[in-house]
Amino acid sequence: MEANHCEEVLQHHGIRPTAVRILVLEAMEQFSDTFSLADLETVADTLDKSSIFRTLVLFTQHHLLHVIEDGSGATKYCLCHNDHACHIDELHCHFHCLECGRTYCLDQTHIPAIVCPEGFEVSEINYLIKGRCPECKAKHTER
Amino acid sequence: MEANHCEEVLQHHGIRPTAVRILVLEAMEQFSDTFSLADLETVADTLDKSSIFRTLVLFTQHHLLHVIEDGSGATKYCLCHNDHACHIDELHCHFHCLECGRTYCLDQTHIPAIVCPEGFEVSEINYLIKGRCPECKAKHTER
DNA sequence: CCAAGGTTGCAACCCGGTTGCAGATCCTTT
DNA sequence: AAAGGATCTGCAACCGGGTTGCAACCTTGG
Repeated sequence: MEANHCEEVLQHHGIRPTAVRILVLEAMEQFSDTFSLADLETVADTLDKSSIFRTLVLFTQHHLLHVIEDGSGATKYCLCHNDHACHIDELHCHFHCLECGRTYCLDQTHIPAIVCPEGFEVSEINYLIKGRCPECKAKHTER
Repeated sequence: MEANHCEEVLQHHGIRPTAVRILVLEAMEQFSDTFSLADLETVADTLDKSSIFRTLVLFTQHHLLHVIEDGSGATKYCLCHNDHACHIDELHCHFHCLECGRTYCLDQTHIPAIVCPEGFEVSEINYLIKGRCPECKAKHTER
């Protein structure tokens, strides 16, 4: 939560803990699920978009972030909570609500493996479900 | 392949078969795997981008197309070969090559189901693998 | 043949993402 | 403590895929 902790996390991932990066990480930790570049811009509103962008790229390269393409037009990110490298078979699924646009981490799920055809070299897997989230569903049935 | 066949397909999906739509469908059928709006623009180069775009939207609404977000920046599409509605448990996985940028349909696979948490209403599932395709892999090992 | 509605091309726009560059900051060396 | 090089940051401009408003154009039904 506070700077000290963030500094540690960054160093632990081999990232030099500059002021900007600590601020960005703090901002990220305020989101329980996924967040977009725009989300971070509003939370960390003293920072420039390009700085946040470059920080996102850096964090992703250092496996501190997962990238999620939910088809909403804006790329979503979520903090990687597996301590070290993220093994493919430990990844979780994501749920994108077509109504409110939020994207949830289904932390309790694992992405089921498939048998990939001969010759394809797998380095990443995304499992994305689209539909309606519990909140939006409730909104429509309550009346 | 030829116009007649395309006309039938369109009508079968409840789409009025205009000249533009037949051309777009013909263009689509030249791709064995997935294609982007830009791909169609180059193949059907007499048509305007916006016309193709609107056709893509229409086809998607009428379940003639699947939409694939492969994180490449450009949305990919592929023709839906299931005759009628595409049941969730009949969808196939996709493979996006990070090197050449192509996205393959893994037709022989099914997306494995997961147990979605209580309250989430599923309407669509995407299973996307990223990595290196056989061709690109070969390119690097042959020498 | 005409009116009404659907379709198309053009041009302009939008927005998320990305980059070049110059100034600021950090780290190392002396 | 000061100098020098490398890294980092903010600004502004740009890019490209997607999207839309509008006028002209077809098609269809009367």
